Amino acid sequence: MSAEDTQWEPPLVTVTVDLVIFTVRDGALHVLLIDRGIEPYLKYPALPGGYIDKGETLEEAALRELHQETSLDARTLHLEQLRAYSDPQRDPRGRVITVAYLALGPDLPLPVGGSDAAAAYWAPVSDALARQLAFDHAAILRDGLEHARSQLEHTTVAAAFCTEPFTISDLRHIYEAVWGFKLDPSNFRRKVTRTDGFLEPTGQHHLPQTGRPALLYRRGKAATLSPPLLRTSQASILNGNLTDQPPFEGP
Amino acid sequence: MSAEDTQWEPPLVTVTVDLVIFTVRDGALHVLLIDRGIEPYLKYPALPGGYIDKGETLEEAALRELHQETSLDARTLHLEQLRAYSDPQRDPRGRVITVAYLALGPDLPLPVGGSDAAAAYWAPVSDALARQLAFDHAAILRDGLEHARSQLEHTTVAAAFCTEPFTISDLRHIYEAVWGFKLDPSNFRRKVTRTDGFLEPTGQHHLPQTGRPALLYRRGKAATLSPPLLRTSQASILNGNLTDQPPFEGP
DNA sequence: TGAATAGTGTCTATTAGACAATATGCT
DNA sequence: AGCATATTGTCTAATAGACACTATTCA
Repeated sequence: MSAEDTQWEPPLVTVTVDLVIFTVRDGALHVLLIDRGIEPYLKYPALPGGYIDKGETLEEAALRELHQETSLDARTLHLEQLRAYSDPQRDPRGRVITVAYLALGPDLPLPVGGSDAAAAYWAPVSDALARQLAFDHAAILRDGLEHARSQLEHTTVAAAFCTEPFTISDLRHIYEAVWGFKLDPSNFRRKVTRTDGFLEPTGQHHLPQTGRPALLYRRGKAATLSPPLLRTSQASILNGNLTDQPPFEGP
Repeated sequence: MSAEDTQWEPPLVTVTVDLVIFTVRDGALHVLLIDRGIEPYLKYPALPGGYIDKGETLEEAALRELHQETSLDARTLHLEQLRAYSDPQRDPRGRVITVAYLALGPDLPLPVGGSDAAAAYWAPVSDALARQLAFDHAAILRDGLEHARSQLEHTTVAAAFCTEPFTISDLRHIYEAVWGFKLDPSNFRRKVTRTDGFLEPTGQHHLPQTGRPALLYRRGKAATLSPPLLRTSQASILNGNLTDQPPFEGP
């Protein structure tokens, strides 16, 4: 580099944060999208986000945007940095680097018409992936989805999707929604109950529409899952999700 | 946000990339450091890095810096983004956001006195962690180390530390240097040889100073390791690294 | 009672850890 | 031969997948 050249000044760039906010509703993974009210990409769906302010960290900016978009207390949400996106052409207005954040939360109240976002709404992730999103948000969404799926293998963040208290079935439905295939209830229960600190029993019961009452739990203190709870290729075969598998040849 | 306010302009920030460059030499993990030649943090050790140029991606900037610091063809190195650091106070000169990259490479030639870096040198990571580094580079180094350790569990990047062709012992020494404890040679061999695409046998042999000749391998095409090769707490107990373990009570 | 969901038990296959045993070069 | 390292094999413990079975509630 040439930081000491007499006349040289480092280039200045605009920095934004973009949020991939996931929740599970009606058994399906949803992502928060807004329809853009301004150019470029007018009326295209996009991830919520905004410029970073002076004097705040990227995480603070992400929390601020999160609060603005969801009107939710950000303390109840899980937030983590995904990565930075820096293609010089990613914004037609000029050089804008964005840092994407992943937020996971329980079934949230529908965001009220935000301050400036034209319209914010929950979209099923399968729909969002199929639509054309503004900027490079399709890639960011794909990365966020893959990161979330991977996080469920190695950490206890799945519980961040649940409203406390919750049942083991609730938790399993989270995994099924995020991973996109069904899990064996018995083996799933064994795994999560034997992982110290994943679940904290409340002693209370939940009465479902029909069937035996289920024990209710709260999130435990453990953050990681070791050994991990892996999505093996087997799981999708054995549970009927054959989308990525070669056809099965019967005997 | 208020992007549409008539007078409002988004704040501009300076963006840098910083590199955590690891290699294994003499059986120990080393990181590339420079001694700063300018204020602030004059004469403090720091991670190599520099400003991003107009029109280049962060990754291109990282590759450019990497080449400048190591004089090495960056194509032989593994490079991946770590995360962004954005504390407004992290640089006393003003608002500078940095994106850290992790680079892994085989035992590299000692970098020649770089263009402007006062002095670049390989430091054992244990030493580097104990020293006071410039800016928030100590935190970046810690994050980079933990990320590298975790990557070795789930991917085949360990082979990026090896000069081809290499033996299974060479590869095991990488794991031992990065993780900081010894592995069972027999079980390690079983794991890596049974992972399809990790190693590609060359048919050639390597003659060690003493002992039976070892088969030589090249990197295979597989990128991930599933199931992963986990560093369990057991491994450190059973191999004599008791730093984080409670004392063993004999019968 | 039967439907529906929660929860338990069990068998088997896979994998990892411990470690013995064998192989092959060198001095 | 004896040493050092590579490589193979074997036993055991832990874990996951498959799935049968029992438990509890309501209609």
